[in-house]
Parts: sequence; structure tokens; C-alpha cells
Amino acid sequence: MPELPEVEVVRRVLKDKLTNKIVRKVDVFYQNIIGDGELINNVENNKILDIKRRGKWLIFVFNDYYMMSHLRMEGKWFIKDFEPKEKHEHVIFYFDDFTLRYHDTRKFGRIHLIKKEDYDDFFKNLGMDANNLAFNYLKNKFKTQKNKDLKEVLLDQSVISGIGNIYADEICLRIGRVPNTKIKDLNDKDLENIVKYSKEILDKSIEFGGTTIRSYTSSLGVIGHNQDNLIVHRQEYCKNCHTKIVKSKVAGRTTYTCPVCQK
DNA sequence: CCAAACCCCTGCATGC
DNA sequence: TGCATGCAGGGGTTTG
Repeated sequence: MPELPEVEVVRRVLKDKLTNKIVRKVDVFYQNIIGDGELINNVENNKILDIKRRGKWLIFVFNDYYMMSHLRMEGKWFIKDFEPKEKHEHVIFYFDDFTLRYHDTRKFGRIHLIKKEDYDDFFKNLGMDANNLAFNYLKNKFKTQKNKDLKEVLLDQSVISGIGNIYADEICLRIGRVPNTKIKDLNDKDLENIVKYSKEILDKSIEFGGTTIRSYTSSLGVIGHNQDNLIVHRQEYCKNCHTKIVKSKVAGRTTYTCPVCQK
């Protein structure tokens, strides 16, 4: 389940391999990935100028368009030769000497082609990136979230973008708060810690190539080793204090908490 | 207006 | 061994 660090690692690999390459043809094999009537074939014979990222969104930059890719649970990008399509490959981009394939076993991911002028509108409900937060921004955003659980708000992409279930647990651990702490019970020091440790945790994960929990896949650029750095998420014992981790549900998600490190 | 429920999907775990 | 059942999960949409 790619979150900000995994998407960033993929972005860097794709940017390196695809910048200045021209898409010759696009084949869509599963329409729901693209959405109704979207003209993804408009990128044919267009050059990829850059690849950017915002939250968990990958942004392929063309002359007149941005192609927005969200991997959701299991989406992956592969670069391959001109070999036959595999079962879970749903979109194939043909270049002069290779192909780029969107692979997604659960078909939850989405690819949208938008006009450049629609960029702001597309992201109008997206919060600041989790590795570049600011205290005043959080202070202001949290005013409308007072009775919500901390973890629910960390996962809310309209408040903070890029955090998923793994890093939400890790951030709660690092700031020493249980995930079901109400926002109104956080003090300024907690907010400073969210800003500081979100950046630290996510940047470190990027450095380690992201977190790879399902090791049977070899997703492009995402054979990361950050799973070795996780302190609570999917752990049996806390890596800080070796106390047995408590498993529960918060915000509808499987949640891991250390009863000693978190209050 | 908000929150909860539902929906999209498949692989895997569980139970019999 | 194999079949049926159910669960996970990001985020958009629908319902209450």
C-alpha cells in the first residue's frame, strides 16, 4: 500500500527513465482505471517532460496535460520490453524502444488526464504534504477537527496528504500519543512534534527506498527496506521498549500501539 | 452540514 | 483437498 515515501521512490525511478521519452501509443484494457470517456489517448505522440508528486499522486507532465496516477492499494508501474500483456496489466504505454505498464491486482488505482489549467481545481481538497508541514497550518486545520481521533485526521488527505496506515501508526508512536487521542487534547508541543516527526519518518523511509510489506512483488523502484525501521506497525513487540504491542481498530483501520511509549 | 455506510476488487486466511 | 465465506484497504459516492 504505497504512501508518500513509496510514491516518491517510484517517482524518482520513473523520472529518470521516462523524461524526454515520447509516448507513441496507449492501450487501455480495463476502462475503470481511467474513468468515463477520458481522452487518455491524447498523450500519444507527446513527450514526457517531467514527473512530479503531490501527496500520493504521481504527476506525469506533458505539454498541454498532466496525467495523474494514484496507486491506491496495489498499483505499480513497470518498464518492460514488448512482451505479451500479463493478467493484471491494465494500461500499456508504448515508447520507441520499451513499454510502460500500469499493473494493479485489485484495480483500485486511477489514472486521469487533465488539462494543465485544471491543476489547482484537481487538488483543491488536498492538504499539505506530510513531509513539509507547518505549525500554523496544522493549528488552523485542526480547529475544525477537535472531536476527531488523531489517527483519523492524520489519514485525512484533505488535512495532510501522503500518510496511510503504516506511517500514521509510526507518527503516533514517535509523538508519544495513542492514535485515538482527540485533536482537542493535543497541545502546541504535540503539533510541533507532528511537523517534526512526520518529516523525519517519511524522509528516512524515502532514503531507505520505502516500506515493502508484501515482498513477493518487485514493483518498479519499490523494493524498499524501511520495514526494518518500523517501531510499532505490524510489530509484535515495541522496537523502543520491547513491550507487547496492542492491536486494535482506530478510524476503521488496523492499528498498532505501544502501551508504554504512547499516552 | 456531517457521519456512516457502501462500493470498487482480488488474494489470502479461515472454517468446515 | 477443496469449497464457501469474509476480510483488508484509499478514497469517492451515496445514504441517513
